[in-house]
Amino acid sequence: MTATDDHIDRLPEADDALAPVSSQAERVADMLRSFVINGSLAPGVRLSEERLSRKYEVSRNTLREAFRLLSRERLLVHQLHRGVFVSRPTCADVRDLFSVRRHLELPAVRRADRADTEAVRAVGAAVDEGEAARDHADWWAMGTANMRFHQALAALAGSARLNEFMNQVLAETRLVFHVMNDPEEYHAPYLDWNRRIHTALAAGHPDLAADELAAYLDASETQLVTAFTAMENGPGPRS
Amino acid sequence: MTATDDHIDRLPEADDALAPVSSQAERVADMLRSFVINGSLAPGVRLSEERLSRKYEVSRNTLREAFRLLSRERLLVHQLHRGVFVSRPTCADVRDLFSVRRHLELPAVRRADRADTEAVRAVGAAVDEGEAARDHADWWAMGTANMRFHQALAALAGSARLNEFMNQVLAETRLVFHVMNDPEEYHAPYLDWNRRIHTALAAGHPDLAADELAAYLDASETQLVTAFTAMENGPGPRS
DNA sequence: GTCGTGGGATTGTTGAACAATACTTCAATC
DNA sequence: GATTGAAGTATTGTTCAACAATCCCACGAC
Repeated sequence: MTATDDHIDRLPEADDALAPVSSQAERVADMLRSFVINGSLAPGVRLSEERLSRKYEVSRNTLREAFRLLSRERLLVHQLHRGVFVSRPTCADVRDLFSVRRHLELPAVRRADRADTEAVRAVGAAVDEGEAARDHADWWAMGTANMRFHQALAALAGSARLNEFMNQVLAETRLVFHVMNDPEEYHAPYLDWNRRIHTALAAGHPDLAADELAAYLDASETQLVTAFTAMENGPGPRS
Repeated sequence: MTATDDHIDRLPEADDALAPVSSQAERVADMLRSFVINGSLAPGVRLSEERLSRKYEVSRNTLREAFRLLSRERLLVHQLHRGVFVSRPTCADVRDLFSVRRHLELPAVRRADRADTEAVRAVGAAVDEGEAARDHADWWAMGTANMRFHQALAALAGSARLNEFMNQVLAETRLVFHVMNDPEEYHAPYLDWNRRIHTALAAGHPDLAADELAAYLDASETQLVTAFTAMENGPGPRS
């Protein structure tokens, strides 16, 4: 290497997202993931290898690779010799999910003073997005914005691995709504809470924001658990 | 169902571990995982589909399913059309891993008062195990005990998902030692720290234990990052 | 020394085949 | 009528062989 090549070293690293296109298995996994998250595939449904491979024109082997990926994300469950099913979270799962979220979100918010200013801006953007969706009565977009809001809170910690983990947890949380047939417009009131949290954050009061968030999580968990137990005892859709 | 069947309902639930045996792909994944963690497969090494499928007498398809599982755990990295390689963590990965561990371990310890007493006992058992291994100069067992210690700390939170995530993080951390050719006996002094943390925990001083743990993590991260940058500049093993 | 340009090796994906297991149906029995 | 048992059927688990797509490497031209 000569001195004239120095500018090469100063170039930014190759972005992983730019590098190679995804494989067929990953594309299928992405598609199925979106179907599970948006409810096109209801919890408990069995995914037939033969039918899906025919419908999406991929071989069974490729499809099974996609199944493995999604099983690791807990969106599908794999039962030996029985097939794969869309996860059907239990009440215990709901409690566990909120336990995880407390561990991921609260410390991230409480130490938000060290966070990147860009990360705080992302929180505000998610709040704006959610309110806009509410104004248009676009409940699905509102749920997406709420997910992005909490993703942005966890991202304040600035850890790639925590971000990815949080993504999985939120995807699973969304599954919970489907298993309860929970209309997403019920969650509109929580948007005001989001706004308060961001305001406290932007004003430089992370502890206040964290306290608000803790109350938010308590309330949300209580609501979900209550609805869940009512459904489990009542005539909910069983499989 | 008649009244005479009531005793059936009172039976304990079927244990998941008991239910179905694992598939071939999962067994292969378990084996490869242990090879990566114990260093039989060095970081950066490429895993040839053909050679491994012949050596372990599984088809390429089955082997690829195992690869997908381990890629999601970040123990292997999959490059399209190039194959799978044992992960080679970078210095940025080390920092991220410790960031994650602070989020998982510190809150768990700080709220240890709510933890199951059995979980606290597991922490003590891991400490004992580590000291026994040190006395026998069994460095590999010492490393394993240390992993189990931190796993037990995270388990104080009582969340299944956090436990699994922590497991992955610790497995990756162990990879870091291999990428640096770091002899595990270097970590013997940390055992005394573990003992202090457990003592504070058992005495009912979780905040003290957390402070000790925070110092531990800071020291450990500093040591690793220092060694890492030295290796990256020096004549370390590149690929 | 750099830049094309092959050939060879490896991965990506498919389709078919068979074994192993689970599910379903239906008759026999109490 | 409900339960048990034993068929057959359907689905998954796994392997194998084949081919296309891509990458790697060595060779030669400039």
